[in-house]
Amino acid sequence: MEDRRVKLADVARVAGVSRASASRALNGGYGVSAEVRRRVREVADRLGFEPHGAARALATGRASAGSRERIEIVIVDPDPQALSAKPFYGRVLTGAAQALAGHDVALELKLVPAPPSVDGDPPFGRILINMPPLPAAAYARHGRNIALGASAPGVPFVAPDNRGGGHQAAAHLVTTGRRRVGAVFGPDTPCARERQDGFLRMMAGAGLTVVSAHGDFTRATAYAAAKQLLAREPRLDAIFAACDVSAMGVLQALREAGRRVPDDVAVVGFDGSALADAADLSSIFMPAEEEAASAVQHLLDPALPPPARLPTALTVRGSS
Amino acid sequence: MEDRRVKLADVARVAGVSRASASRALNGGYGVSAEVRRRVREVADRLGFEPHGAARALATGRASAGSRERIEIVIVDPDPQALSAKPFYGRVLTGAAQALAGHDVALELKLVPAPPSVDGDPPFGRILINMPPLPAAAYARHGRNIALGASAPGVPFVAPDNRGGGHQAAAHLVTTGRRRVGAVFGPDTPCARERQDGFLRMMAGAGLTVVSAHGDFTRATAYAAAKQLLAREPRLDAIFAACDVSAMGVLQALREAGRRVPDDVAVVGFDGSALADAADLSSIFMPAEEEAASAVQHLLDPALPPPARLPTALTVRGSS
DNA sequence: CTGAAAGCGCTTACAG
DNA sequence: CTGAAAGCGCTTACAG
Repeated sequence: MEDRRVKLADVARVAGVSRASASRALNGGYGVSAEVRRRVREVADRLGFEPHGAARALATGRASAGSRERIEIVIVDPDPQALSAKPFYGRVLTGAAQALAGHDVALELKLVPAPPSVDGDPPFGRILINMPPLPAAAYARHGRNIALGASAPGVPFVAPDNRGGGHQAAAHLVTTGRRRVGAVFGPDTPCARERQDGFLRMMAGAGLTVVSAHGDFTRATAYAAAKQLLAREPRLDAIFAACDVSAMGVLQALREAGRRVPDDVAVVGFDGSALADAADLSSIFMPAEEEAASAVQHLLDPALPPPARLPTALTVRGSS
Repeated sequence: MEDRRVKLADVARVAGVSRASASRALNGGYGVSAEVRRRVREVADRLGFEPHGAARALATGRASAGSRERIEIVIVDPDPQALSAKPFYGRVLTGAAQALAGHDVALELKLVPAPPSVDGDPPFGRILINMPPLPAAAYARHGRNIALGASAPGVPFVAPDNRGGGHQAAAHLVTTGRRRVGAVFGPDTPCARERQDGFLRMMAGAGLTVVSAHGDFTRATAYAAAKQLLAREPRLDAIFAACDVSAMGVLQALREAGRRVPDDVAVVGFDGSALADAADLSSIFMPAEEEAASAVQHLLDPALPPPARLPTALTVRGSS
C-alpha cells in the first residue's frame, strides 16, 4: 500500500540476493554471475528502481550523476526583452555553447533585472555580464568568475578592443576618401566612450574634425541624430554609428534625405551582428562569440591567463 | 598536511562540542546556547566549512539545496552560430526566462547539432526545438516535454498560426491597393509552407496571381530571387518575404533596381524580430516569446492544456 | 541546552 | 561469485 520510493534493498530482497550483489549487478555488473545480474536487472526494471543520487554520491565520493557541473551566464539587464532585442547576448551564448561542446558541463542562463544575491551552492563558474563592481566582487568570493567587460578589480574579464575598433572605422573612412565625416556616438558607458575615443583620435590624427551627436544605441535616437547632423553639415560624406542598430537609424535618415549610400554618404556601424549582415552594412566586427568562448575556457582552466582585450575587425559591406 | 575537505566533525572538534550541537548551531540555531552558536559559526567560517550537499540531502530526505529543478531548452541546429544568426532562439530564451521569473527553476540551454540521446536523470521539463519526431518521442518517455512547432504525435506543442500570418500579409497588401504582387517564399519546411499557403489562398481569393520564387530564409538567396522577380514582372508593386532576413535581401535588390520603398514597391516580411524594427520593415509578428512562455507554463502546470496555435499580428512600418 | 546513537540509501574493501 | 559490515557526511529523535 505504501507508495514510498523503491530502494536497492527492495530490489535485493525481491531478487533474493544481498544489497551488495544487487549493487554490483546494477553498476557495471562485474563480480556477479550472469544469472544474478539478469535477475536483479529484471527486478529493478519491474519495480522501477531509480538509484538515490545523493546516497550514491555520498557513498562514492563522486558528484552525483544528476548534478553535472554548470556554468552560469548571469546577464543583468532591466529590459526583460533584452535577449530578443540585443544580438550581443545571443552571440555570447553561441560562444559559450561552442566552448562547452564536449565538456559535460551544463550552461545555465540567468537573466535578471538587478544583481541577484549569492545563493545556494556556487556553480562551477560564472560569466558576469553588466554586473556592477560591488556584486561582482561578492560573487568573486564564491567560485570562479569572469566578467564580459571590465568589472571589479580582482575579477578577471574579457573585452573587445573598442578603442581600436573606433580607430579602424575612422581609418576606413579616411582611406576611402571621405572628408566630411559625421558620427552618432553612444551613451555614457565605458564601451561607448572607448569607441568614440578611438574614432576621434584617428580623425584628429588625419586632421579632420567630426560633426557628432550622441545617441543611446537605439534606432530612433540615431535617426533623429543623423537628421540633425545633416542639417548642420549638408555636405557630409560619411557617418559612423556607435552600434549597428544606430546605423540602421542613420541609413533611414539618409534614405529619406535622398542621399545614396554609399555613393553620397558612407555608413559604418559597430558590432558586426547578424543585423549588419542582413542590412548589408559595413561594420566593425566585435568578437562577442570569441569573448564568451575565451571566458568559458578561462573558467574551465583558470591557469590560462584571461585574454583581457580581443581585437575587432573591419567588415566592409555595401554601405561604404 | 592533508588537504581534505573540512567536515562537520572538524568544526565540532575545534569548537569543542558534539557534531549534533555543531549541526544545530549551523542550521537555524534552535536548541543551542548563544555561546555555542557563536563559537561554532566562528570556527566554521574560519575553517571554511561547506556542508556536503549530498550528505545533507540524504539525511534530511529533502533534495539538496544545490539541485534546483531545471528546464532544458534543447535546440537542434547544425549551425553552431545559430544563436547568433537567428533571432528566433533569443526570443525563445526571453519568453522562457520571463515565464520562469519567480520560480526557482534553472534554465539550461542545450545547443546541439543533432538530437542528443536521453541521458542521466531527466530534468523537470524540456522545450524541444527542431527536434525530429523519433527522438522527440524518446524524450517524451522521460519527463515532461513540449515542442515548439508540431513534433511527434503525443508530444504537446506550441506554434504560431503561420497560415493566418500569411493571410494577414496578403490582406495588408491587397487592402493598401497593391495589385502586382511578388513573393519570396521559404524552403520546404512545414512552417514555410504554411506561410505560403495562407498567403496564396488570400491572394487567390482576391483574384490576384502572385509572381513567386523560393528562398531558403537567407538574405543572399532572397536578393537573387527578388532580382529575378523584377525581371519577370518589372511592374511589381509589392513583395512578400517569408521571413525578415529574406526581406532584407529583397529591400537591397529593390534599392539597386532604383525602386523606392514603399512608394513604388511595398515590402512585408515575416517574424517581427528586432531586425524588422531596426530596418523599419513591415512584418508579420510571430509571438516567439509568447510561444516559449506558454511552453514553460505548460511544463510548470501540465494541467493547463497546451495552447497549440498562437495568433500572429501585422506590424506596419515604413516599408509598406 | 547537550551528546550518544541511529539512520538516510548506496558502495566497496574484506573474507569467505 | 557472494554477503556481512563498515562507511560516506550530515541530521534528528531520544535521553539526560
